[in-house]
Amino acid sequence: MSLRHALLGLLSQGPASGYDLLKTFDVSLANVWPATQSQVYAELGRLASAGMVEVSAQGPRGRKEYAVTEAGRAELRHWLTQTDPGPLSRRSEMLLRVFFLGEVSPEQAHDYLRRQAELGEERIRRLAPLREMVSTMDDSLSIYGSLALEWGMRFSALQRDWALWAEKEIERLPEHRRCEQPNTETERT
Amino acid sequence: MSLRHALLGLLSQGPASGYDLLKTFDVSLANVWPATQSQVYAELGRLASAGMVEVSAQGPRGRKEYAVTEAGRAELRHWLTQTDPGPLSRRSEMLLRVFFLGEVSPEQAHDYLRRQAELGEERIRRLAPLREMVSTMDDSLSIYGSLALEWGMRFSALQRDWALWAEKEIERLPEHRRCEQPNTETERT
DNA sequence: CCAAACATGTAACATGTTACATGATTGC
DNA sequence: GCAATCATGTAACATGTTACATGTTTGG
Repeated sequence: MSLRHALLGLLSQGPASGYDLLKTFDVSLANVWPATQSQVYAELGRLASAGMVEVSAQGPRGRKEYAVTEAGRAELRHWLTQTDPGPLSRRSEMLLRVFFLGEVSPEQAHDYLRRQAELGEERIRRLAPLREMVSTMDDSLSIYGSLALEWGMRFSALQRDWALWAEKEIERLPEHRRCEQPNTETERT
Repeated sequence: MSLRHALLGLLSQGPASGYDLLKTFDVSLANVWPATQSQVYAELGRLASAGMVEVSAQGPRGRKEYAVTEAGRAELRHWLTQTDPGPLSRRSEMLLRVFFLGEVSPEQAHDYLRRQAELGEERIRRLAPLREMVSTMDDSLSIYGSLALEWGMRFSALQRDWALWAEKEIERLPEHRRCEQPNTETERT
């Protein structure tokens, strides 16, 4: 139930509407905890019912600005200090595929890993410019957000380096068994 | 819908029952694509309806052994070569918390990062012995599985190193603003 | 004989995604 | 006036988790 805490966290930086929060999700939290519009509005409603946020102002177009309550702040702090995040949210489609790379030709396996290396590299290039951007801001979110950004950079480098290593690794595989069907990815439904 | 492909992948190593597959999930795939019993049996049913697997033998206790069909193999290969995994499954509770570390005291933030470093270290120690184990086996799953294992080792090291770096980073934060409430994590509902 | 392991399945619930539906205000 | 943006909400569906429910075989 961490969307709840994401919302409490954002609101603890100051009051905002669902619409505002949504934009923050798209910008700051997109790579860490994405959320859809439906989710945000629904959860805001639940948080209000639970007394963790309250409507602090109303604007045009039915705009409702929410502010976190003391109960909400307490919940946020509790979540933050009650350390141990439910174990890293594992489940990697990328790695799952690796397990079954023996089902395709060595060339295809090679291509797959090469592609993963490229994706890592691309991600690095995509994140790099953000570094400069956040360094010019100084709200609490950006400061700590830049730690998350650094994580993303390191993670992307890991992906790239690991994929390049793995590529070489399968090359020197004690003769490639399993060459029954050299290539059978042609037409499909 | 990758559970489907995980099952096809496992069955392509040889026929197995839901019960067998479940054990494989607990052992090999646990860190990459966990699945529950309910999920496995349900998906096997769907795969059978779709003609991607078929019951190849029946055993005692109602045991049904499934084998992948040619259609299933085609689907698996398609999935493997149709590269680009739906972007890395992001969503990290660990990083989400980092964003809001400004809400707790510097000491608590420090403790949090230190704990993350420890968890990384622990994970390294937990994975290390597996390395030896897989090197003695030689089925396709283990060979490629060891690539995934290496990824896990590198990932854990990343977590540890990053957390240690981040810990130092917040230490030298241009004076800690936000010291309204030094510590308010006491009793709770 | 009885416990452990084998073996399968269903139901209730939580979470997340996509698409639909609606309307008000602002700026040009 | 009209398009873009602001703004909120609901419904249908997919996926995943937990708990319940049941029965068989093997080995000691």
